[in-house]
Amino acid sequence: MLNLLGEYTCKVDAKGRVSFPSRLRKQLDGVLHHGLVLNRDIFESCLVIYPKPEWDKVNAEMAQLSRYNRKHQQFQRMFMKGATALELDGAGRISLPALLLQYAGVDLKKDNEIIISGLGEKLEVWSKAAYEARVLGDDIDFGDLAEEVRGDMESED
Amino acid sequence: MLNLLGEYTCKVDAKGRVSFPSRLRKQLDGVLHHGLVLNRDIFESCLVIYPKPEWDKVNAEMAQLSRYNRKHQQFQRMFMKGATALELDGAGRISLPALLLQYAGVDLKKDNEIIISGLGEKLEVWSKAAYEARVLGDDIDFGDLAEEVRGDMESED
DNA sequence: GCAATTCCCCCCACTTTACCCCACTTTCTT
DNA sequence: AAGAAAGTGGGGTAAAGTGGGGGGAATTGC
Repeated sequence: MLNLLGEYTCKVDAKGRVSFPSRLRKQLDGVLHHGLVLNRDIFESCLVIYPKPEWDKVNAEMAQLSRYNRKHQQFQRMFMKGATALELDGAGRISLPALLLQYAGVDLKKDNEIIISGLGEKLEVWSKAAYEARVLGDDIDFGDLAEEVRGDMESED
Repeated sequence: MLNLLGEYTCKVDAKGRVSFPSRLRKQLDGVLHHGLVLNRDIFESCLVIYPKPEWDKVNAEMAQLSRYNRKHQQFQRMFMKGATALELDGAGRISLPALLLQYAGVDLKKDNEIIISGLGEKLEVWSKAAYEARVLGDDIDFGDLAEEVRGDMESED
């Protein structure tokens, strides 16, 4: 099972290129040649990178939506818009489209540092400032959250 | 079943390296070659080390969360952020990432002593100062706590 | 249709980091 | 007490990261 781990601070150059951390390359050994897919996150101002096999699962879920249901179609459009195939260049870099960088709050003129965070089956891409504020500086009560989520998981079985 | 025991005082060198206590290495004989996973603790400013087999259980639970549920995603992010695979180098040392050391309140410029404490199936990593204040010098009434926890354990069965 | 411009990709060179190795110190064991 | 094993520190080297420049292809305008 895929288990992407680690928090990596990376620099985006003036062309929107980011060196893909070598540790992650190693963890993706065997699936990286299938490619990656970059997309906007649904809930947060960050980006998500799926290894292609994981994206295929997402795509399969999308295919179950009804063609004849307005909300389903809206959801599909919103979710899929901006999804981009990524490939590593000769120097092991990926190229992040300007619109997606903008969504993540990365301004190439100023701060150009981002965080890539491994979350098991996917990666999240944050601007450093947003990561520190929204992820590390979080003040959500984890106990409450854990109980709710645990309730969901048990009722699913 | 794993039963990691002991309290070890270790030094972090200028590069963030810590010699992994040989007593612990012996206790982990047989699982150590699978690797370790280091993560932030949820409730306290300390770090947690899981032997890989133990972490795999956690990862399997995370994989069941829904991509389309805000709370599930928050939960996953809060729990998995920063989790890092650890390996021993040739001298039997592990390397602790700067962001995680920072979370545990270890400043490499000043105090560089940490405590590694065995808690059965996992290890906790504390800065020495925090350990003395929060764990040893704790003013929680241990007797009361024990009774509460015992109540929880009995009602779960 | 031809020329010019823009964007993208690839290549090259410099900088930085991380990993490995070696040597010295300390502590435990016999 | 002596030897061995564990712990500690530093330095060198190879690989990864970073930035810039040039060339080719495609598209657009004249």
